[in-house]
Order: sequence, then structure tokens, then C-alpha cells
Amino acid sequence: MNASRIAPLALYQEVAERLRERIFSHELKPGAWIDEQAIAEQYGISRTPLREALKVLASEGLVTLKPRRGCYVTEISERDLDEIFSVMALLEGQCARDAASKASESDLAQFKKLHDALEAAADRNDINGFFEANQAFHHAVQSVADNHWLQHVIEDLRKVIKLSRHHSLFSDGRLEQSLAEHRDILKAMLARDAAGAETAMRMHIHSGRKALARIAAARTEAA
Amino acid sequence: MNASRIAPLALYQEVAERLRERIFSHELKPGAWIDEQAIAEQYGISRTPLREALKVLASEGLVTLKPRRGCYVTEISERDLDEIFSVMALLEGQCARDAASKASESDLAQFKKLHDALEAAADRNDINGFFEANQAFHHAVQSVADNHWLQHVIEDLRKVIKLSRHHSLFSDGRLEQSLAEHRDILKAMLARDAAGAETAMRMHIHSGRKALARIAAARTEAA
DNA sequence: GTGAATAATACTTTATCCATAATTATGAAT
DNA sequence: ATTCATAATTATGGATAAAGTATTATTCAC
Repeated sequence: MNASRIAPLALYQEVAERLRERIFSHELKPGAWIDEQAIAEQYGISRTPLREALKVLASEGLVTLKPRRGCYVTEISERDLDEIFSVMALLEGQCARDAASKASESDLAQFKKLHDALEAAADRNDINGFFEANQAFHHAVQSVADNHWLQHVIEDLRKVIKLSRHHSLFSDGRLEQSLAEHRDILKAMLARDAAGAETAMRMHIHSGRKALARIAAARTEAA
Repeated sequence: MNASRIAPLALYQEVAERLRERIFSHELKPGAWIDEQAIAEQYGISRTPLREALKVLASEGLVTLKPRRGCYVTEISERDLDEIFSVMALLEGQCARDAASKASESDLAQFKKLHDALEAAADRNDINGFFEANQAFHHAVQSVADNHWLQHVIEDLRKVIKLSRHHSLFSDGRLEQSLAEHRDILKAMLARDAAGAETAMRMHIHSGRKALARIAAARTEAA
């Protein structure tokens, strides 16, 4: 019995995951055409599971399937980002609100612990560590909010956001700013201030959008 | 040259649409196994495009793909409905808020016209007409709110809601109640009261959830 | 020289086929 | 009689091949 494969995963799922990685890492750039034949040969598989994987990615919005024209990595506009972040602020704000209401004492302790990891990473100026800790905190909040469909929608939108470059997100003073916002969120949580947690989270998300916009502006200017 | 097919749609899309209809009409009931071979023969197509269609429906949450076990129509629990309607109230509420803020004079006139159609259908006790008019009004609000991604998420969740029976939604006093709620929404819209429109829409959605729950309770009791 | 039409090439799309895995049924043994 | 094991059948999942359509390039005509 092999315990590493508890859930027998289909090939198309494996392929979809690999393609997601390549899209997120911008090895496959937005707007780029996806050559089915070439990818199939690279992975040593036939085009059937690959095509099924592309259908899944299309439903997620990561690629765009143009009938009779092929498959392209989705290009995300600044307008799209404005819209998506608006929705994200709404959803993650609700998560924060619900979490603040529902959190047990041990949940609050967990939040504090995860926040401490964030502080520590910031102290070390450890960008990757900060990124990881940030993600862990948000996941914890969603987990305590305990609304699977809310989580599902957030996760879907986050994938689309990842289409734009996020590596440089924590540059300049953004790391410190993000940390300060997180302190506000944690403070509201510990006080079980649901409305305050929602507001703080919304501001945090909107602030993230602004940081991304600054990067985009800088890149446009440089070009 | 056939002008009716300006956008050449792929076969798998056509198949996906047909299956959606059959799922929504409960010809394919929640929990039912989908026999790939049988469906393919019915439609006179091979299993390949059918399988691609099923991948799409799986991403939408309408069917569940169990590896090596086949494909089943998704069963939606009362818990799921609670969660989904919570999110919907949030999203449609935001739509109403944005729409109230952005609406032009002609937009408001359009809202009034669509609402009048709703009133007329209610007067005639025309359930189907009411259903259509209701949908048209909500779409108009979303259109004016003008956030494509917000619309996209709402549409996705609405598909999942349609998995539960909705035909009996406008029975008893629900039609009148829904109408009254719509009057509140319209009133806030015409007054350009963004906060009021959001609140009224949230209450309307939550009220819809309660009506659905009553039907579910009645059905459980009858069984 | 430019524009349009035709032909060729290439990629998507669908179909058929094969292999593997899972489930069910039957038979034997306790 | 009941339970376990083995075998057979059926359905899913993957590969290969063929056909159709769209796009691009080249040639011819104006």
C-alpha cells in the first residue's frame, strides 16, 4: 500500500498543475500561444489529457480558448485587476468579519503565532518568508471563517491575480506597510471586533492593489 | 454562408450547454451517475468531446469527477446553500451599491421599466413571467454596476444554486414578499441611496434563502 | 505595385481503439 | 449459511489517427 497516493490523481490534473506553475512563473507569458503538440511532446503524453487540462485552466480563467485559433495565456488588464481586487476586498473582508466572530481562544492564539512569524520575517527582511507567512495568515483566517464556498471563490480569484507579476510585490516600503496593516487586522481580531477586522482587511487588500498599480506604472514608464 | 453561426462554437461547448439544461431541469438528478457511453450515443458523438464538456462542468461545480469512478451530478447540501447565499448576498449587495452610485438617468428609467414588468407579472400571477422579470432586473443591476469579474462570480454561484429545485420558489406568499423587497430596492436606487440599495438587496437574497429552506423543510417532512 | 483569390500547410477538433483499474458476482471453503 | 477470494465484465482514462477549417503565402491580374 502506497500512502503517498491516497487520492489517485488523473493525468490531466497533474498536467493542469504543471501548467499552472509555468503560467504563474511567467515561463508561459500572458498572451503567449500554447503549442499543444510541443507541450505534449515535452511531457511525453498524448494531446488528449493535455486538452482536458486546458479546458480546466480555461474555466479558471488562466488561459483563453479561441475556437479554431488555439489556446492563449490570459492577458489581464489593469481594469481587470481593479475589478478583481474590489471583489477580493469584499470577500476577504467578510472572512475577517466571520473569523473575528467565530474565533475560539486557540484560534486567536494561532493568529498571533502566525502574525509573529510575519514580524520575524520582516525583521530578517526575508521577502520569501514574509510572502509565505502572509499566505499562511490569510489561509488561517479563511479557515476559521469556515465558509467553503467563500474560500473557493477567493482561491479562484487569487489564481487570476497571480497572472500578473507578484514577485516584486514586497519591495520598497510595501513590506513595512503591509506589516502595519496586518497589525491592525490582528488587533481587531484579538478584540473580537468583527466590524473593525472587516474594515482593516478591506484596507489591506485595497492597499495591495495600489502597490501593484505602482509597480505597473513604473514598468510602463521604464518601457 | 450561414450568418447564424458568427461565432463558431466548439462541439464540447454545445454538449456542455445541453448537459447544463438537463442538470438544471433535474432530468439528471443530483447524485445520479452520468453514463458517458449512453450520453455519447444519445447525442451521436464520440466520448472525447463529451469528456471535455464534463471537465468544464466539473470546474463549474455542477458535476463531481471521481477518479476511476466516473462522473456524478453534484449533490448540494443545506449547509452549502447557506454558505453560497451568504456570499451571494455580499456580492449582489455590492452590485446594488455600485449600481445606485453609477446609474445614469436612463439607467434608473430602465430599472423602473423592468420593475413595472415585475409588478405586471405579479398581478397576472404569472410565475414564469415573474421569474423572467426578476432575472432581467438583477442582470440590469449587475450591468450598471459594471464589474465584469463581480458578474462572473455571481453567475458561477447562481449555476450551483440552480442545482437545487427552484421551480417551486415562487409559491405561497413568496411572490408577494419578493415583490415587496424589490420595491425597497428600486426605491433606494431611484433615491441614489447606495447604502440603502445594498442593504435592501442583501435582505432580498437572504429572504430568498429562507424561502428555499422552507421548501426543503416541507419536502423533508413530507418524505 | 497593390489587391484579391486560390492553394497549401498547419493546427484544432473529433473519433476510434486499447489498456488498466475497479466493482460485482459466483464459487468454494470453513 | 456466510464470508472471502478470484475471475470476469464494464467503464474510465490515454493514445493515435484522420478530417475539417482557418490562416497565411504566393501568384496573377488589373
